[in-house]
Amino acid sequence: MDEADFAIVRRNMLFRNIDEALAREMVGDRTPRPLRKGQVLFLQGDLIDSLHIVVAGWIKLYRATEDGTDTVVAVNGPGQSFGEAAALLGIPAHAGAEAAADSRILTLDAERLRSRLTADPDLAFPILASASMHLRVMVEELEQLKSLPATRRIAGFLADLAGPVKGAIEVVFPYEKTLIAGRLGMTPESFSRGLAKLRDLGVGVDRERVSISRVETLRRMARGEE
Amino acid sequence: MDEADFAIVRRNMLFRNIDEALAREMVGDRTPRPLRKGQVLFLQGDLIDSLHIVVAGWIKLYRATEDGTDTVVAVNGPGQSFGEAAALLGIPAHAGAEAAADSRILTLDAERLRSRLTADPDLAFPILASASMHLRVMVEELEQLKSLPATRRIAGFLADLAGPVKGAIEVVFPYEKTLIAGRLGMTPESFSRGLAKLRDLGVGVDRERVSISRVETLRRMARGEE
DNA sequence: CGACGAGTTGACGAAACTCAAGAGTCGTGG
DNA sequence: CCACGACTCTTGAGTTTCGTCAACTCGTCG
Repeated sequence: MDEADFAIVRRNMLFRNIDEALAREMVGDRTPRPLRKGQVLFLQGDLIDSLHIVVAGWIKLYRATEDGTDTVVAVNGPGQSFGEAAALLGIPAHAGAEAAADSRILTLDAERLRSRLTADPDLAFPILASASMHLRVMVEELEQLKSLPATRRIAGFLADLAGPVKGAIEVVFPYEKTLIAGRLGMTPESFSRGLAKLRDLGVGVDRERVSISRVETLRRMARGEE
Repeated sequence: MDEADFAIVRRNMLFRNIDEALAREMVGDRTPRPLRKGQVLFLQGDLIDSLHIVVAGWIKLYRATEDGTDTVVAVNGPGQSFGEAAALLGIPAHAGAEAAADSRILTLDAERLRSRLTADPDLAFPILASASMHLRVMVEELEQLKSLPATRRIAGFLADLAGPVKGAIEVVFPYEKTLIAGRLGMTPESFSRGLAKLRDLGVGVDRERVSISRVETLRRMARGEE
């Protein structure tokens, strides 16, 4: 496997705080698998025997509601993993996974990791850390959905995209706006209108390119201080 | 510790699938601590050295937003645990914990559990299962918040309260309506009005007592099948 | 070229929040 | 023992936000 790819895998919670040698051994000779946009990795309810790490692209996790519509639960990018718990515990996946863009993902055999775990109990902590991080992300998402109006959630999304910089910056939407809207818990129309509202705060949108004049303005707005 | 209390602790994910002997040993001589309503267990950002299991009462987890308001993240009842990840990993608590009613909670020393874990790697699975369950609950909450209007979320809450029964049943709100409203992501006013709307579907509310004429009606409504 | 999908915009209606007032409970203290 | 205040909950009125439906633009790709 590519060194660049390995570096991305290493950013994952599971591989971040372990020895380089152990990390390489866990990956073994596995190599990232290419996925075309729209391709389904597994469905909600499937029993999956491997955990997945995104090396490139974006994988959306979604849940089907009874009335036919889907709800986006998460969108995972490079370095992020999913399906750990379902794979390691052998329980049905709680959400379906589908490529939201052309992607490359690495799959690790759960059985192998499980036996590794009994041999080296310290491995339990990275796994727990990974699960904990997933939980925290969800909690934050839930919190924002409950406490912030749509426009502020968009501001927060843009601020996250921009990263910890100050001042002006140009960012690119990582995936389709419709999907972003779903992830933020709103309709595409509302997302579009929300972006329009942010124009006054120095946000210019052209296609998937976004120019932000002052990131800290957005960040303050997302926090609810404004 | 009381046998009845122990039975409740055993319902927890951490203790459900392990030997009775091991469970008793993990609890050791710890005994549930009484908490009065309003008492704070720990604050968001605290480093906590023990994980908590509710034996009686209700503990709410909440996050403070910058503008002063709190957002309810979860409300844990008998048999439920929280703070595992923060305690075991030694990272700051992601939410604060406060008794929403007079309660009794059992606290287990994280350091002890950690050493237990390195000695017996199989213990990693119950811990992972616990974390996974928390995550799943959050995902479902997120899903409902995104996809269902307020009244349906209330219907779902009532259906959950009623359990897997059929027909008519009387239930009691486990904690204050204001808190329920927060947990469901709405204002107390909306919750009150939502309950009023459900009157037509055979839901009668008197104080904290609720009479439901047909549970399956509520359940169908909550699913989005209407 | 034409079909399709993504995105934007407008108009409208429904849902939910805010502000405000009032009823009922409970605990406290005179 | 009663009066008061604090608190929870409900209800009303008004406003905002958001979703729905629909039309239209603009790329992309056969």
